[in-house]
Amino acid sequence: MIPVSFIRKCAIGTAVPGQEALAAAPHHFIQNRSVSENYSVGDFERDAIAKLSELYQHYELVVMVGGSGLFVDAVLKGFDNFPDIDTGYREQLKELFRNEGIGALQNKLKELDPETYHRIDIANSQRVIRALEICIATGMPYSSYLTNKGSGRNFIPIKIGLTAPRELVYSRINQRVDEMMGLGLLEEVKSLIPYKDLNALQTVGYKELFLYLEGKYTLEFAVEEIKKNSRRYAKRQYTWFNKDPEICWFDYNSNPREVITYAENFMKSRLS
RNA sequence: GGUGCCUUAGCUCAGUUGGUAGAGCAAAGGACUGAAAAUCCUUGUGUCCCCGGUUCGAUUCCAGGUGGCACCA
Repeated sequence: MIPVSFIRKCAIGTAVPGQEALAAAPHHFIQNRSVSENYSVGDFERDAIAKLSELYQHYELVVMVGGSGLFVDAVLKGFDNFPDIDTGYREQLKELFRNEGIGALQNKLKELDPETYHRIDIANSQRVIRALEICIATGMPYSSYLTNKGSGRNFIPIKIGLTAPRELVYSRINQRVDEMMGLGLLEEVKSLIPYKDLNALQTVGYKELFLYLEGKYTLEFAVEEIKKNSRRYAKRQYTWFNKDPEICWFDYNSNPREVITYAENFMKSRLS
């Protein structure tokens, strides 16, 4: 059990929904994890599917909200099953990367799993390390786990995208960062200094303010960096979701009725 | 008012001994199977401030002007 006070330490930087939103409908997976946990997309997939099957016993319709494409795919499509890997393997590979550079990782992957070596972005150390940790820990090539079978979900997704003109999205982001600072993001980050090396805090809003607190950024520059990195994240979300032809897009100020009508018609067409 | 320096990409600036130009940042596009609010890849045409002059040719040299900065009155 994680102490509640510890979880609440990230309320501002993670943009936890406000009282009003939380009261309007039961929410799940809000502030349910500690920054000190190593929580992966795979863990989320398992937890989310378990929660969904629980909810579907009582409800016909469940709304999922979020902007991280990989997490969406994990729930809607499911990933292939990989064995759990001891974190030591990754640490060793990171060490190798730091000492000998990407080339050493690439050579290892070429030897252990040429198929993956030719398929993935070889300049991306995170991808190469992930593939390698599977190869080394299991003795089987990473590619051998990729069946792409899909997990046969027993629900039908209605994919709805909300968007706005790029300029407006960007100015809202800038505004939201200022609001977060006003709410005391800096104090929140200060309270997290003991945990600053944790994975969960190498993220927008935290990493920049840690650099300020270390004297490497001015406060003004750190805030500008948070805005810039948030904008870039939004840009990446566009890239991810734009390639999904199943998403029906609505402007941010559309009448909610339009969205509901779309969803109703979608369901009717699927059930008939 | 005088003198000097500056005026080049959205921003900060290089540069061309005269043959129309390139870095960083910003930005744009893309990738994505347990780090994903992460990580990685690709992308540089712009009246070279304006107007005359010299020249085969001027963003570059010369004269004048605009705007900015500094110093002197």
